[in-house]
Amino acid sequence: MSEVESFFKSAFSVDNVIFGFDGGDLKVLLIQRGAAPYRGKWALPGDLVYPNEDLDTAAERVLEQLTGLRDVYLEQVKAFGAVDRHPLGRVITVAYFSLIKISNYVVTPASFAQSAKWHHVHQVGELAFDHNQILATCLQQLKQKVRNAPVGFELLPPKFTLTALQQLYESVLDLPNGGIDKRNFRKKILGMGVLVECEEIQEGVAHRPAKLYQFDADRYDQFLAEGYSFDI
Amino acid sequence: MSEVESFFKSAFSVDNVIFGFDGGDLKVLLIQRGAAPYRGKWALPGDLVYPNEDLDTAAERVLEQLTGLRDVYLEQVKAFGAVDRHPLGRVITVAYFSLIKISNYVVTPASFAQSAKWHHVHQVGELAFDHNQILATCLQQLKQKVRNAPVGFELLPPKFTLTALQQLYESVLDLPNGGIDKRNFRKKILGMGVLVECEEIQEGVAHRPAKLYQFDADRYDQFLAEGYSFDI
DNA sequence: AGGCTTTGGTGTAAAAATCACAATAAGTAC
DNA sequence: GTACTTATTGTGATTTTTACACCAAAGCCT
Repeated sequence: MSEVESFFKSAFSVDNVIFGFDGGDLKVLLIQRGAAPYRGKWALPGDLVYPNEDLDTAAERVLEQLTGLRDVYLEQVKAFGAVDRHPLGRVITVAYFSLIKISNYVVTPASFAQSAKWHHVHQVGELAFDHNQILATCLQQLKQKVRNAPVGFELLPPKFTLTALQQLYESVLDLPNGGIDKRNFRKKILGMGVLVECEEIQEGVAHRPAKLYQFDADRYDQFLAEGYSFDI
Repeated sequence: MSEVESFFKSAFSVDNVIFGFDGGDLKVLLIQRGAAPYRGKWALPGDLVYPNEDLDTAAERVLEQLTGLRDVYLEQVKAFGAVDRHPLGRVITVAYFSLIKISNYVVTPASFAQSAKWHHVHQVGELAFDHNQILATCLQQLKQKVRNAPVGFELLPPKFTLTALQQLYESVLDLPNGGIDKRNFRKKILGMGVLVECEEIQEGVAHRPAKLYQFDADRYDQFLAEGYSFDI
């Protein structure tokens, strides 16, 4: 093989770390590989990038095929390009992470075929390829992100309680339950002005029902434009 | 061309945004392209990744060939993969930024052949490919980085004055001269404990000479280990 | 030598942000 | 209605951040 040919004997893929939150723990959506290499192993959903497809588009496609979701939060993290990361050839992969409302996730043909399943982010076992490393990097990035931008809302249903939001933050930041002071948390969050109170309140719980809040996208944009930082 | 073949009709490259600081302005090292496409245009130094070379290694190689420097600060930023970003084919590039002490930069055969030159980061004109976009992203990342980690030292000579350090921060953060309060800056920096005072003082200046400081790598590691944040 | 010019170096008080902390309210279950 | 569970709210202590002005030390000039 000539040198020029060998330069082109390579491919790129995208891998998607899909985070969800079920009220208790931070989860990641993994698939069980149906083909070699690593057949039977759990892995991050991903695919080769089509020749006429932008990287970002490929990541969106992988996400939609598996979850049926579009227009969700999706952000590139970085590229992973160790020579031997793929046993069958030279494949560089670009990792993305996305945040979805777990209740919106529906089983699509793709996810059915690949036995997709939510896993606790800290109980994933040994994954295919260098996917443990990719997951760790994305988790790190998510932790960083929630401190600098109010992205937490992306993981919750449209209407949620402040307690749910707090639990989400504690879960992402890997703090014990109650690790964030309740009063201070509420003060801070409400003080940002990106939440609006709904008319409705929580139903069907065996205790005092909580007010429901919604995320205000306009205020959020304004918030970002002014370059505020977001710290719990 | 079969579909499988076309998947492999692609290549990846690295592009390196090399930042330096000359005491006044933040600079970026650009090369003038000697070959098509974009012949004669200024561009970020970069190269295709060799078949048996890790991404990070390729970035180090590009940096060393151009500047003669090894073991300098180098960090991956992200991949750029728009379909049409390279006129001759599908090339995904991974952008890195590095911070070097501009005084250490020596003209190597590679930099001579490519007429490398330092440019003010805000006066680069129109670059080849999508390099304006890549530069903007890396600059953004650098701004972010200096607020969260004491990387500023990487751009200064081993012994430097606090005023020089402050000017560097003002330059990177795009603040007016004196945009950071001198007293508060010094308090904060010295309070971090990552600087040690040298015996020597500044020489050959027509005013009161300043004390020289050095960066203490051990304290820095400890600093990072404790997870402190760094904010000006 | 003495004064001019230039940059280096230092402290304090007000304001803001953060932190620690506990009692009452509103529902359901029995 | 009593017990149980979670929701909601405010205050004072502490820490961090900000704003701000003067004297010191060197070279230069006459």
